[in-house]
Amino acid sequence: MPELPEVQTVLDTLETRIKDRRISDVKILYRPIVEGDERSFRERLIGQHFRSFRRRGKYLLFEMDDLTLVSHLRMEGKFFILDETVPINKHDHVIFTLDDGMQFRYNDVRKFGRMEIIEKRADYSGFKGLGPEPFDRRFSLPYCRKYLKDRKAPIKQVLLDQSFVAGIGNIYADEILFAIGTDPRTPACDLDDGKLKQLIHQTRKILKRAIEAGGTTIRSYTSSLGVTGRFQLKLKVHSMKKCPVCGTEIRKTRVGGRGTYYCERCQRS
DNA sequence: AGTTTGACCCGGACGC
DNA sequence: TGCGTCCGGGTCAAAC
Repeated sequence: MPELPEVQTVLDTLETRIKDRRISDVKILYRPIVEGDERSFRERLIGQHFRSFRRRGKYLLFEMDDLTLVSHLRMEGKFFILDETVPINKHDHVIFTLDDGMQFRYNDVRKFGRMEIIEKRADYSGFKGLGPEPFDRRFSLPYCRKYLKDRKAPIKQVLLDQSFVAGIGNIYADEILFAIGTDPRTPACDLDDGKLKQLIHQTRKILKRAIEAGGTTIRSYTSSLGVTGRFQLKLKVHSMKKCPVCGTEIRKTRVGGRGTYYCERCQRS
């Protein structure tokens, strides 16, 4: 389940591996992964170089010479960079052959991921209706106060709302709420300024640490492993049995339809 | 018009 | 072994 830090790690890794490589061929093995016209996708990408690697929320943006290739990994999307002689895996869905004989392969067991070509643009601030990046100045106290005012939905659900802030998924949402000691079911409008300040601060801190932990993934990366950006950050609540602070058994419930872990002792409304 | 809910994309895991 | 059912998460459309 790649969230912002994993996506960033994947991009950083790919940058070291395929920057300035030219695409010599594209094969689509599972059609629905690619949005829009299949032939145009292929034809427009052949001859293009991977020039720069950007992220917006959980989207990967590959800046090519004349276009941008956008990819979303959804739950289990991964990239592999392998020699073209390595047999195709049954979950490989899109294969980009590069000018150095390597292949850049999109692999996705669940087939939930998507990719598409969009026109190049300098500014992605309004991209797909996404809210501010967590590290952006616009993700501020006045912004949160205004956005959450009158919002009765559980705070966890709002954290997962990509139009509020981009890049947070189920795991980090649980971790952030644990860090600020707030029950995930708390109505968003009930968080006071003090809590909102903590929310902003902890969101940045946790994501930053996760990206740093991802850096170790880059160093240990070998081509036989997928570029998954799997974070090595130690989780405190999500999928845990006991609270690392007070030892209370971690509860699992559903908030906004999502599996949610919390400590009833450390997290209050 | 803003907010909330549900369908959808799938195959792995699990139970009978 | 085989079949049916459930699960998971981000996105978008539909409903409220």
